[in-house]
Amino acid sequence: MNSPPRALTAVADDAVEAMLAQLRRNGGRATAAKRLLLRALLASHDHRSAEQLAGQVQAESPDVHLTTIYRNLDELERLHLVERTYTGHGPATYHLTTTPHGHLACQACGTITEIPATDFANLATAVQRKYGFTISPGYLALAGHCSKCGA
Amino acid sequence: MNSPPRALTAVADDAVEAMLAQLRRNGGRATAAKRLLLRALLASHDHRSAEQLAGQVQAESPDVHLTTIYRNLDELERLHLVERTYTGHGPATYHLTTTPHGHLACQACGTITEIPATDFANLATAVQRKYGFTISPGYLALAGHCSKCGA
DNA sequence: TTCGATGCAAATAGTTTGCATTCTA
DNA sequence: TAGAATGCAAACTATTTGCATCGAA
Repeated sequence: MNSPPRALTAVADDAVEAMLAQLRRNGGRATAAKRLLLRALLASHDHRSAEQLAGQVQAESPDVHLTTIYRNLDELERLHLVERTYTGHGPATYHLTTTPHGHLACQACGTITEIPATDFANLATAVQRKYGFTISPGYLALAGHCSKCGA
Repeated sequence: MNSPPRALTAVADDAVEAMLAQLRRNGGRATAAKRLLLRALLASHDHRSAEQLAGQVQAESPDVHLTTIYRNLDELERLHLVERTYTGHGPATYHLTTTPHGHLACQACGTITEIPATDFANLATAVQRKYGFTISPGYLALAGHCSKCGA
């Protein structure tokens, strides 16, 4: 039932290669820049801006341009491998698509808290029924103030 | 119980003057630019970008600069007379604070639909209880796709 | 007559685009 | 070896800031 134990890095590499394969299936090409970007995304368990991701990628390969990061993030978003979240202030943030969830974006300190889709499932169905509007789970961002920053 | 009938423009002027009075009470000054901006906001029943509002104001008084519009919108927002909504793509949009409500922002056609606070009251209390996070009603924007644009 | 508000210019942040070159499939 | 991807520069959009001047209270 269990797969044999393997090094975490190998598991991560598999995930990267699987995403690159999906990319190729859709007419894209697997490049060094994309491999590094996916690795950076996989290593980040929070939300990163394009610039932060560029920094991570450039630590390995300094000549990958920010433009390339943007273009690749766009492509990954089109394939639903990556989600973009607009926080209101500051740059958009990106992260790998995992389970459907929403975001609480604190307007004071900028922290983004993920909340599970179940928290807003009722709202999603209500809005769908009343307005015919389909909420994009990955895009859902609620702005306000976190517990530290108060109302 | 009813006030005597009055011209709509007079009612609108009263509303503008009332807001200017609130502005003065808070150390601000009532200027021609602010009066025109408030009139433009009052005349717009949808959400307008700073540039659109500048256009409306400039139709009356061409030398009001976009910078002034931004500065005045900031001031009005601080006084909670105006709400700013970030739609994800394109500029922020502004509108007069009325009753608490949220926004459905269609990512395809850009339409913004207002929804009453009651629609997300449950979510707001749940998120408050679980995460200590206070949703700003005026900021709440749900991204997704409207009925016309499909999922 | 003081201090906030304005106009203008310039700077800024974030993102996109054009184009020649490079590299993957 | 064709077409996608990249690097670089430049454009672009939305917004903010500095500063001298103007105007409301």
